[in-house]
Amino acid sequence: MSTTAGKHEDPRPGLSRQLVVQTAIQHADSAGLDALTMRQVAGLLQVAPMSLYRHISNRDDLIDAMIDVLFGEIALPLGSAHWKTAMRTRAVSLRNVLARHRWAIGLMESRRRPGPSNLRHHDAVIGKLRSAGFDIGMVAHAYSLLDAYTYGYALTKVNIPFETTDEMAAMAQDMFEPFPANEYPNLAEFVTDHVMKPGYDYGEEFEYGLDLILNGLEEALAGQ
Amino acid sequence: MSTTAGKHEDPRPGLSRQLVVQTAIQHADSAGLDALTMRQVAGLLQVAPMSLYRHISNRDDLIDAMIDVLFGEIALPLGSAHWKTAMRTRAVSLRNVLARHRWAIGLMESRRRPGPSNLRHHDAVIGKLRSAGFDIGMVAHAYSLLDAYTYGYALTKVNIPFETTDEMAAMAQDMFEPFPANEYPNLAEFVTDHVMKPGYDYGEEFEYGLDLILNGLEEALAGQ
DNA sequence: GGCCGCATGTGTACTTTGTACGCTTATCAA
DNA sequence: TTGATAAGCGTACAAAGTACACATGCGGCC
Repeated sequence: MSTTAGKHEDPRPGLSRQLVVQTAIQHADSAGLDALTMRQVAGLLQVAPMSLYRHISNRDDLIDAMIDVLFGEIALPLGSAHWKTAMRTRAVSLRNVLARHRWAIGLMESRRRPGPSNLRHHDAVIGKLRSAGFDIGMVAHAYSLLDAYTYGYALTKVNIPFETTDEMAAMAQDMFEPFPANEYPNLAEFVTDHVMKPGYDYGEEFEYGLDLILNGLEEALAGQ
Repeated sequence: MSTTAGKHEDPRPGLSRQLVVQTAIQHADSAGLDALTMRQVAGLLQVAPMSLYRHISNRDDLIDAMIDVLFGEIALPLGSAHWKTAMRTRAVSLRNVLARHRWAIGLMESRRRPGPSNLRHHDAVIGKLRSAGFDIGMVAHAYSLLDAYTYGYALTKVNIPFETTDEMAAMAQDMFEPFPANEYPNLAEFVTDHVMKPGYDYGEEFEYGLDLILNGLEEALAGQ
């Protein structure tokens, strides 16, 4: 009774595809996609690098699996909710997923082998819009707009990891430093008066644009 | 008079930072960012890999330089044009730049050392909005919305490089093949009835969303 | 002319990465 | 007991970034 203890949960049940994928996601979350090397994941699992290949076929297959897990994390309100509520909830949830897993932003919509969660997700969103009265062309418009905005928001708000205003100011200093003073007055004003002001809220900025888009779509739907 | 010919243009004037950067951009355009290796760029220039390092300090520095060239490619109508026209032109131009240089989509807004074209560009856009009457908060909303949408559009439209409908159908087949038939009916309908229909236009889809956003901003500006 | 210094290109070599291949070991059915 | 199967591993190699020291040719100065 050394390695295989009884029927109770084994403290280290050995590798599995799921365990590898979960560990890889956690590692990418905290260290980024570049740090997601086979050796590092193996190290976290206290296993030799080549052992991973019993459960995934290669690094790309691993990433495919990671992405499909993320699609499963997106909230999909499918009940009787109004389409606007449903799309708003989905977009906010997607933004949160992308904020938690920044490494995934460029990968979610470019997989050549979409997994089941991926396809199920898109199927559900399209179904919701169709049943709310969107014709096929309007579904395309709406989905394109909402996804572009949401992914793009996550992409462009590289979310500066600064705690204090001082750190931020130092960073801004560094950026402008190689150039003549007042070479970029509008940008300087914007940075000083807006970005660096406390109270700037990531979520509010996202939802401002989201609501503008949803309202526009609602009008378009009425005149469809 | 073998290597250094006369005053006329030398057929191979030797390396320069600009030449390295231009060659790298062309190579990334046609082969993608993964294929952008020092050895490949050196090969295109018929030069030893290490020679590149006389003109760039490392791969990241090279990418910084490449990105700044792209910022210079974005059209900036700064004259007396209405802000809506100016923003529309800029967004379309940015989309075109990103379509030509897809490898750059995730890099444009995350450079730690923005170059002069980058800063000049942002300065000009902000200046245009400010002088059109946007207050600082509205500038943030507008810029965030327009950039998120434009970058996101480029990102999510991974622009399937298919010439024929047949190729497209084969691709769709491959995607659905591992799953039970009719598992994703809404998605299947959407793909069949919309994406695969000829006449689907990349540009029109972008501009639909762009105009919806610009109209929303115009309303918001009026009630600012 | 003869010399020197600098800028530019290069060869070699080391590190980090993905992963092919074949060996070892543990488990379990017959 | 035996042999099959799955799981983990050690070794090794190719591709990539790049440090370092050397080569080479051009310019200016005496």
